[in-house]
Amino acid sequence: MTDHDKSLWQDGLPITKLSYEKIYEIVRRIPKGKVATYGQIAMLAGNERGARVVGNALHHNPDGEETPCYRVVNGQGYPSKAFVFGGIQVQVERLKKDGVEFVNGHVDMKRYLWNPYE
DNA sequence: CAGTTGACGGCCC
DNA sequence: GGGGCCGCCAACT
Repeated sequence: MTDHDKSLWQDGLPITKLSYEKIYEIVRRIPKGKVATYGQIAMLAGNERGARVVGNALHHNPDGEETPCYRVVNGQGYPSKAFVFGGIQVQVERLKKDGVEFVNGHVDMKRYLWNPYE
């Protein structure tokens, strides 16, 4: 975070230039047994409107072990259809292995959404 | 330098 | 709940 980043504002919202590296850094903080949303990652990275950029970053994720991108789902708790490491089924299995439960094909967000401030 | 491209999200039927 | 539209933004042509 540079001083220049902090000075950027738009429509009353503080925005930070997103970068794939910054996004990976946040994703690596998601604890086992929890999930985060794209918008949430974007917000933590400093630009709550950058959800789409988060998706792009994870799509280019170079390492599925170091960066647990399978712990990121959309705002409704559904896993991404274009998960690169084996597809949506693999993503679901890895989450279940983490202890995350699914209801009607989506994550029970009330119970498993990561709270980065706790 | 001007498009294009999405692992998105909010809003509106 | 579900589908369509549109605004969003960094990376890549």
